[in-house]
Amino acid sequence: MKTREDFKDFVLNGYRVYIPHVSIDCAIFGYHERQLKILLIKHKLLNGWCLPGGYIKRTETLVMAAGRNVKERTGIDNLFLQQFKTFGDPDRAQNSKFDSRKWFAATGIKANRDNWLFDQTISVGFYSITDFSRTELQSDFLNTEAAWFDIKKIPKLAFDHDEMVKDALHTLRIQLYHYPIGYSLLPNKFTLTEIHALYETLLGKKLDISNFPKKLISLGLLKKMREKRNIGAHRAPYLYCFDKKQYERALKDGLVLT
Amino acid sequence: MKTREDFKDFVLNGYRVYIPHVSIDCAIFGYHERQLKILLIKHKLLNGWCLPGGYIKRTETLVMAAGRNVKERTGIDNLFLQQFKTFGDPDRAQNSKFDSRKWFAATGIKANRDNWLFDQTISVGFYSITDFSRTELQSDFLNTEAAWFDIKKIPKLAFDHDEMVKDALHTLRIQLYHYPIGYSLLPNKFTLTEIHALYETLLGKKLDISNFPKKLISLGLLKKMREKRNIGAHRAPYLYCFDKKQYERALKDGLVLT
DNA sequence: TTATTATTTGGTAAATTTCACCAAATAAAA
DNA sequence: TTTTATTTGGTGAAATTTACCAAATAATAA
Repeated sequence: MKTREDFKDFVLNGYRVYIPHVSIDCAIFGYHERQLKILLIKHKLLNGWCLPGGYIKRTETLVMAAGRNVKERTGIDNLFLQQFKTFGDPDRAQNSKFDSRKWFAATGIKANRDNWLFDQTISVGFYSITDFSRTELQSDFLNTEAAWFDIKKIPKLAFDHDEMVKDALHTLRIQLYHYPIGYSLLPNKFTLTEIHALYETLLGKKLDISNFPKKLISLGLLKKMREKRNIGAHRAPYLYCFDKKQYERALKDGLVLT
Repeated sequence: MKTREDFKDFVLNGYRVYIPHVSIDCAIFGYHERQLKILLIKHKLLNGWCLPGGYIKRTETLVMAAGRNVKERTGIDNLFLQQFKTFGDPDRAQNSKFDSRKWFAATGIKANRDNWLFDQTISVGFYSITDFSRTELQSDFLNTEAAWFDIKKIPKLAFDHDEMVKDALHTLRIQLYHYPIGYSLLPNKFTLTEIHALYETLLGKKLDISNFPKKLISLGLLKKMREKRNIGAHRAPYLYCFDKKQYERALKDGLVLT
């Protein structure tokens, strides 16, 4: 959706290509150096910030639709998106009803009150996590902005997206105990201190500096390398990498972290 | 939906009351005396068996819609239904396309090919579990049958309902380790052997006869009573009941069973 | 060259939990 | 009274978790 013409066609004929009444929304968390953020966008058409999302093409799976929408709206590609919950309360949009005057002023496109875009919508929530320092945010025709917000400083969001973020983070944290994480969040070679910091930040709590890395090692997820990293006036820590075989087996079969 | 007139109105005008393109489906498991079953229904309009489900009223939450549909189609009321996954693959209905001739023969109602009921649908899956011996199955206007099937002898189901059942059972089994269960599945007073059998059946695996009940006791979920049950020519086992306070706290906060 | 300082990381012992299995208790029937 | 089947408390070994210590170490300051 690059031009106004594309958008006009979307408004008037989109219901043929997309499934009406259903959307997807994506809570995309970003990690880098002990910071946890979330990706928000700001429509021209809406007052506040919200999660990136959109409609599902009639030929797409749900997860494909989620990936495409994130890519179109923010430029981020190749995310591992996971479904966590579907939101359908009848009043879920009451915070952010479309204002037809504002809508016309912003788009210049005349849409009827019964246009498919204005009807009640049920939304399938996805979440993902990526290294925000490696992303380059773009805007599409409708976004005024896309930005990373610290997880502790999220503004009031449109629709029921506050609840979505809460549920997504809760799911992420539970998943952390059952599946490995880190491949796209850490450099190829990293220190035990770095992966320890990753888990502390994502879980939002302290983990024993000595015992926690030992757990990861005993699970067989990490391979110790002969190299060390230079960190200045301190003992140089060894570098580790993930054991790809073990990591993928754990992704498939699950693991138990306590 | 009790009469043909109701149904005709549903077909022709239902899109005003219900949200098109979205449905719910319910995997309802039934337990009784070491047996695990699932509730299936057979439409007049469909060849095979499928999960009970239906559409969402514009005024309902998703879980309300799930409860109402199960009640209407099977007579079962007051289920604790939990969302587990939403299904939206574009080919999810390809096993069971509506056959317009069959449709007309069965209903006597003429519906256009572009009727709201025949369009692509995304379905939100819910699951629940109940004591099947306490249920009395009914039929609505469209059901020819509703019946409990042993979990090991499920026929090939319509749409993508095979996958739904698999995912629902998987979710149920994971939840068993994180939340208490039994309130609506066991008598008010039950023996340790009975709750042990419940978990063995639901998980589909053996649990140590001596150690497993001790875990439940150490979690504080069970209260020992002074009464015993008479079980014939054997030592009479003590009766237990759930500690309501502890049980509800565990429902809210979760627990860890290993 | 040596001491200082901060950090990594192996080690250890205590505490706790898990696990396998035994045997006493017990209820009714033989 | 003996037999039989089942319940259930107990035990000790094994495994895991946890708290915490101290040696190793790298660069800088003295």
